[in-house]
Formats: sequence, structure tokens, C-alpha cells
Amino acid sequence: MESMVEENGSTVDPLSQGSQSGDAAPAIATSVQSLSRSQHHLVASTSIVQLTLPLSGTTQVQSVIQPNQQSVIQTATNIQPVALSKANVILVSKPNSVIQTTQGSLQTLQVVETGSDDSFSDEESPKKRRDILTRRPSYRKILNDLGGEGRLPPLESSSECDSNVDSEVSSHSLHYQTAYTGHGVVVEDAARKRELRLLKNREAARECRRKKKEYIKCLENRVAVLENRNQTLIDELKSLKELYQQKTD
DNA sequence: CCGATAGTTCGTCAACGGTG
DNA sequence: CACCGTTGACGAACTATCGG
Repeated sequence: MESMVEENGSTVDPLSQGSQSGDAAPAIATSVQSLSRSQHHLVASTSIVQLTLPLSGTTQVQSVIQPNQQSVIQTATNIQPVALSKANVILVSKPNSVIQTTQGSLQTLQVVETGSDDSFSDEESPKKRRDILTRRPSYRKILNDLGGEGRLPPLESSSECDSNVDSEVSSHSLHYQTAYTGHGVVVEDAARKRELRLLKNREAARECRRKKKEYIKCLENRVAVLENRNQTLIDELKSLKELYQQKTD
């Protein structure tokens, strides 16, 4: 896949970035684990573009521009929200980056060094740490959240599939009721409960995989949008640079 | 055509979180 | 706490591709 390229030549791969930083950024990013056995820790940004800007030392800053919301500046190890109004252009000068808007107002980017990639404090419980690292909202929730931004439709309630399950299960249940007489009722009951559970889980797995595919499609669409937007911004940056160069000459 | 290999799909289990 | 839904992991079955 083509990487996100920025002024200073650094590249950002929107699908691998989060695994490098190793932190959780719920405000702007959602991690996906094990989309396939050879594709671990795919990370999707909910932003339109991300620019990686090397600053002093090892600190990196991701500039996240969202079309319908305030933009966010995030370091690789910690979230650093900076308000940027929509449609502003980010001009980056290194090493002490300054966020500059086209309206002329300057917003100095304050970078907080955290010292290590491990953004978890000692006070956080192992369980919480593990949850942050490994737990992920369901595909339904992720897609509904994305849909809430107004760019993606909410995930359908899959009522068709649910109703299919219900009808199939209920028909089995009816069948079970007729078998609850005579000896070995307990054993038979357990066996039928297991059968029912397997049936439900089978359907649940199908539904889960369907949602997963849908989610991946959304991510792929988003990548395409991000790449387009990235190119637009690169072009815009280039023209602004040329304009600036003409003025200073 | 046939066997080997890789990739995909499906069912199942287990772990976890949410809910009543 | 029991129950249920969700989803990662695993193995088996199936499918596609390729070289001999």
C-alpha cells in the first residue's frame, strides 16, 4: 500500500502505525486484532489524514485532521489534543513544530516527552493494562461509532439474521419440549441444551464473520479516502510553499 | 491428470464483558 | 452469579494454484 508522505519525507502507513506506537488512542484510533493469522494488529484511524512529524529526539506527532470535527494532535505515546478548526492547513517546521492556520493564528505544539513507549502508569492495574492492550470494541460498536461521525452508515441491526436464528432456534426448542419425558431426562436435557448452544454459536460465528468482513471493507474504503486526502494536502502544501517562496524572493 | 502447497471457510471451544 | 452474546484461536474440510 502506498504510504502517507509528508513534507520531511517521513512516511506513515495508516494500517501499521498503531502497532508501532503500542498505545491505545480511543479518541481517534481503533485497533483490530488478528484480522487474519498473518495480519496482526491492524490499526484503523478514524481521521482523514495523519502526518508524522519527527520532532526533537524520538518524539513523534500525529496530526489528525477531521473534516467535521476539531482536529487533534497526538504524540506517538500520548494523546495531545490541540484544537484546530476545520479546513486549516498545518505547516510544520522542525524541530520545534508550530501549528499554523491559514487564518493566521498560530498554535504552538507542545510536546510532552513521556520517556518511553509504555504509556501506562504504574498505578494502572494489570487487568486494565491488558484490557487496553487486547480488548477491542465489537465490530458492531466500532462501525456504529464510525457511522456516528457522519461518514459511514451505522451497521445494520442484522435483524434478518437474528430472526433467522430465532426461528431456527425456536423450532428446535419446540422439538425439545416433546422429548422431556421418560428416563434419562437430565442427560437428554443437557445434550439438547448443548445442541442448542452449538446452533446459536454457529449462527453467532457466521454473523461475527460477516460483520468482520464489513468492517474490513469500511477500513479499506477509509484508506482510499485517506490516501486521496493525503495527496490533496500534499499538493496544497506544495502550492503554499511555492507561494511563500515567491513572497520571500 | 495428480500431488503438494497455500488460502479460505466453517464449526467449535474458551474467554470475556454485559445484563438481569 | 448465571446466562447470553461476541470474538479470537484452532482444526478440519474445501478450493485454487502450480509444477511435474
